[in-house]
Amino acid sequence: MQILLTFGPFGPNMQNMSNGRPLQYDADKALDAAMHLFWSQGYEATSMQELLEVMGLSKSSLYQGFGGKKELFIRCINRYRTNMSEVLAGLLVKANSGRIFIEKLLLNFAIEARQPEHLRRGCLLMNTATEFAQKDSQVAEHVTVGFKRLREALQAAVLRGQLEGEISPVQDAGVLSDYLICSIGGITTVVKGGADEQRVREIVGVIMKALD
Amino acid sequence: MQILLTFGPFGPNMQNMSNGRPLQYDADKALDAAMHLFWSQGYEATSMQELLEVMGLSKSSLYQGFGGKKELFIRCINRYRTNMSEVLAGLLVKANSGRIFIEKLLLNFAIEARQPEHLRRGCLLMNTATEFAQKDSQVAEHVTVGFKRLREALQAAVLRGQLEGEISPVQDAGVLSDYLICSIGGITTVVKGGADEQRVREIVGVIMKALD
DNA sequence: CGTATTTTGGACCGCTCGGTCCACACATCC
DNA sequence: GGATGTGTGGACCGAGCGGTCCAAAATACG
Repeated sequence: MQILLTFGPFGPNMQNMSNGRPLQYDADKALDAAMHLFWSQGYEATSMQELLEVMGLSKSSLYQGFGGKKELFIRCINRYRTNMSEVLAGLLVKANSGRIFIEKLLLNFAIEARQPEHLRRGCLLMNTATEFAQKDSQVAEHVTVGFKRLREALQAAVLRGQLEGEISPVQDAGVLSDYLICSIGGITTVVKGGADEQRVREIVGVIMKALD
Repeated sequence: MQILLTFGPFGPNMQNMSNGRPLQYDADKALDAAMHLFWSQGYEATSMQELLEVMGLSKSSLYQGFGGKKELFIRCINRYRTNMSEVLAGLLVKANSGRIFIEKLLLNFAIEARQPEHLRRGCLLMNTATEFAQKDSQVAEHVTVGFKRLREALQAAVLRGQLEGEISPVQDAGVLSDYLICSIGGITTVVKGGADEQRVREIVGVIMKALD
């Protein structure tokens, strides 16, 4: 059991071993719903009851299929991370330049700033880092992995921008990536703190200036 | 009661009206202890029990003196804000230049990055904004006030820096202040996320570059 | 059909949460 | 020393928390 917990996916139908009653829910959809709820509300503020409602399954199914609140949360983080990596990689390929990719990424949060409150939720990884990465080493690990992936994506963009001559080549790409991670965390904070779109756009303008 | 709650201090000995048993605790010290606990742990993750222990008073005293968890928390935020304003104003006066003041302020978090986990807690206002400013309009108001004060302090420093020729005069001081608030939020995030001192110093280096 | 295997609904659990209440302790004022 | 007013300790509260358990339901296989 503990081994399963650690090595997951101890999820439903581990490898669809035919026998038995079939799952009555779409595990992927359910996980997605949980992720969005955690994303909006944070870990502590989200109750199992709310999760059940939004995931559309019963308590025993949740425990059977996902193993408990924390395990579910970790799955959500990892799902978020995977999604993010894919999306970013795809966007970078299609982007006109590394610098524009970065700017667009940041400006996404400006758009978020005009959404209703529950959608102004920033980046799940950042939220988790501030809420309780330090309190739980297990969660912390997964957040760290997420940060690493994000950094890789950003670094790729920075390197490309440097080659393209739109980002200062004298600054270390790794350091700039860390700076951008920091910036994303900051924007997450100010958006949640109530900054409006215009303000976020201005901030992004200054952030980008540091790349010159 | 509600009026008292809103207009506080409905605290102990509202204006020390002589009669009755005297307070057995130092209200200021108690409030300080509560503030530090909230600061380290966040609102949701801090229980009344923990607060009682660290404040050194009994349940009824807490409710009598501070009115409940949320009211106590709001008091802590305001206390934090007031302290902060004073400290920043004092430091700015003594600083060699506006720019150096800003840099030192940011580097403070680098120093925090080598503290044990429970002391790597960033800025209470930022933490509160990310945790649940959106969920509670009452708290949100107080956070907003805090942000405003912080912005004022930063703007004063920026303006001074511009006069001194160490900060670009073409950039709007208000925008730069917002940028710095964002940066503080970001640093808070990465520190809580586990960044070490060196990394934070590098990030601060880039942040400062945007002021050129 | 019966049996094995899995999922599911919901009753149930102990615990901790924030919060209330009141008898008593401790002060001042006359 | 009352009378009066305030602070304090601790019992007590209902609610909601995350989590467990098991009988019933639903499939596959022989």
